[in-house]
Amino acid sequence: MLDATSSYKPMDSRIPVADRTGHRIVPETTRRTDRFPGTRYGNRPTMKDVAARAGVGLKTVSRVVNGEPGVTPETERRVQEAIEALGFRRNDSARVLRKGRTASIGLVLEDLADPFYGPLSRAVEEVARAHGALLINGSSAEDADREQELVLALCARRVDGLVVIPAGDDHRYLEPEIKAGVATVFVDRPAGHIDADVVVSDNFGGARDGVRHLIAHGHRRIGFIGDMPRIHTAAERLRGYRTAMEDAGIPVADAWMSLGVTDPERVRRAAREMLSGPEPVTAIFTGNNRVTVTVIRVLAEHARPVALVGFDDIELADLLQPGVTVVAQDAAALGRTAAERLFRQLDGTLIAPERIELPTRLITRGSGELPPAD
Amino acid sequence: MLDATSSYKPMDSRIPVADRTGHRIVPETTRRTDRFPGTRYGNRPTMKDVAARAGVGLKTVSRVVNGEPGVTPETERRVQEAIEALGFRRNDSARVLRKGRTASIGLVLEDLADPFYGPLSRAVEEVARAHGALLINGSSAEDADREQELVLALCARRVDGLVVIPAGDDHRYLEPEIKAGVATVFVDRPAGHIDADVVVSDNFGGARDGVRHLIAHGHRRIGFIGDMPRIHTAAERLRGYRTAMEDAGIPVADAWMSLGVTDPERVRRAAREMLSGPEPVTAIFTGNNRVTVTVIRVLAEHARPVALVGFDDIELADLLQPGVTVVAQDAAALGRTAAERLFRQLDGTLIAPERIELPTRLITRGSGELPPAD
DNA sequence: CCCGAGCCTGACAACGTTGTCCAGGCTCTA
DNA sequence: TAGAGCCTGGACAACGTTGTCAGGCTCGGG
Repeated sequence: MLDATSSYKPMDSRIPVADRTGHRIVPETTRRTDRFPGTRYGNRPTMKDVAARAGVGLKTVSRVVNGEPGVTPETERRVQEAIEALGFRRNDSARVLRKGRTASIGLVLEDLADPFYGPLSRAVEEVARAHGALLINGSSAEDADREQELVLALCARRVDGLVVIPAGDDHRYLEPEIKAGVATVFVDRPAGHIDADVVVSDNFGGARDGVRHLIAHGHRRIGFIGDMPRIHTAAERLRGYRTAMEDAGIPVADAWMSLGVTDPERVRRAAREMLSGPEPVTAIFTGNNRVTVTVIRVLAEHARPVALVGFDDIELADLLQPGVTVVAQDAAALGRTAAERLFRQLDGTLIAPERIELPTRLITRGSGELPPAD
Repeated sequence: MLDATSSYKPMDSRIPVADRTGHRIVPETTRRTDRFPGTRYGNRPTMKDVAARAGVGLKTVSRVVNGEPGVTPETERRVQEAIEALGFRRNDSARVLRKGRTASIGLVLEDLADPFYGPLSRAVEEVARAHGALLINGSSAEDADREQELVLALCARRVDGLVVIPAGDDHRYLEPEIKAGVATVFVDRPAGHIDADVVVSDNFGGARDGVRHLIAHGHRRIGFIGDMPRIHTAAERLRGYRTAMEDAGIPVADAWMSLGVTDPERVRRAAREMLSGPEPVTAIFTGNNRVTVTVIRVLAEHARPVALVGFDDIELADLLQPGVTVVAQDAAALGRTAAERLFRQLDGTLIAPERIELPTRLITRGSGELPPAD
């Protein structure tokens, strides 16, 4: 569970600052102890407070706040005035409780700091915004437990829907939530053991085309460095690699494939191993952006030129010498498609779960077109 | 205001899917119409439902759910069983209403897709997580109205605190919220017209040092391309530039300074202008990562070598020819510092607003050390 | 056998909002 | 002038949870 590690108690104690410290401290500005008049100290004014001040009924305030008809201009003015004076703002928690929908959706991804997920997240946010919803973000750090913890926390907040980039491979824990009506779409990787909407890139086809590209430029000894094989995208891309090699009738040596964490040290070692020995690879296909970046660094120090095609586009790839040829996937499109599907679920337009695959695009910039330097 | 543009009504109608379409559709899987037994159709089970099924009182369920003491193992077992069977999950909205704190904080930034904000956001999230809080994210798209709209929407959700990267320059609209107890920290840029905690980088000093670095390498005609001057960071960096030049006794020509949107086309034009004419600049200082990237592209096509120092680090900057010298700021540290300060406000440890300035770091990689090519 | 202490358990109110429904006052018409 | 109908405003319950408090049970000691 999420747990507090400090004295900040998320859902507790409304004791105001000055009381807690035991004595009233008067800082250079008094803002933090200065409360609105007529409000219980430390609490926000409610509609009841507004109604009392304006001399009207509770419901009349509600009507004004929500722009409902049936209020005289004069009454409305009085209410507005009271709202201003008290600094009232409607409590959406209470509203949610009454109405049933929260107008918020959750996005669980691996790491917001990863350049691949930024645009994806932004795209989801834009769609949410267009539908009047807010976005709650969570990073799973590629940890299945943390993913589950986050997802369930979001469900407890009663998000209307969830966009999940799975870290784990078993999502049966989501069944009760989905049954209970939480719209759910998986992105980038499929869900495990449950039937749900999925939006993915054509990882297999993209990788296959990237490797074919290298083969077409005369390479036969081609290395593959990818993420942990339990990650679906990694497995699919590896499958693409194998297929391309097989189709070309090239037997694949075990030493040419390296799967594991994308930690730079591991990748660096893997690349160096492939590039040394009696039969070094003449080209490398990298399984994602982080791997690509590390391999570029290794190749920069390497004596012979080595061809490279990477999965995922990377910024400035065109300015390197040589430019980095990549299989690009459209992160924003993934996010947008998923979010749109989510809202179609909420609309009631969608019935059966579906799997949507977005195409990838080979962008040639030079590194993939280097001939084998034997 | 946030507004729905589709038929998804955020806070309305609990009519389930099959009812809305008017007829019951039976898809290949029945998951979306399949509800839990004993639950009002389309609604989630509540503690009341659990209590009824377990044959206990409401409060007993509450106790079990919250791990409070005073429940017999046997009773607890029965309750747990009912929870499982019904797929109950506590409704945090109701809990929030009762308890007063939401255990969530809001982060309003410019654009989640910008590589500078990803790590910042992630850092805020990590701190929030350590304090048991969730993070709600919003992009202002550098639009003051949208910033305000987002901030107020977050306040209506009763977030416990706000981390804001300001787009606008007047934040008096936040005064009622701060008075009402919403913890608030501004990051990257100071707040306008209100007294609040701020965490910023040393934009002035960083830019000054970057330009000094160019001067030290013999440059005198140095250009500055930055963001719109109304943005605080842009203004500060410009001030750093001016100061460095002034300190060195170099008069600055108007033609050497270009401020405006970071749109590539604008930046490209600005760079080309500085580089042409009778007295072209021999070095350029760029005001942020987006500008730097565009200028690198321009310089790559340029005949003479031109020195470059950019504000903000960029990925792969070390692998370009020459490597890009930058004034790096630590986005994650900005986020972490701000978030920690936010929770200290919530703790009650903090009283007076403060301004915290984080140092920047000059990273030399080659582009800033090119001599002037006159 | 009775009584008090201590442990479980549940009834009830409250959090702040919105939907329902009704009352009272007004206008308009026959 | 009376009755119908409309408009405005407000009382009340409900949303799902938790804090308070009191009642009932068991058990041990007198």
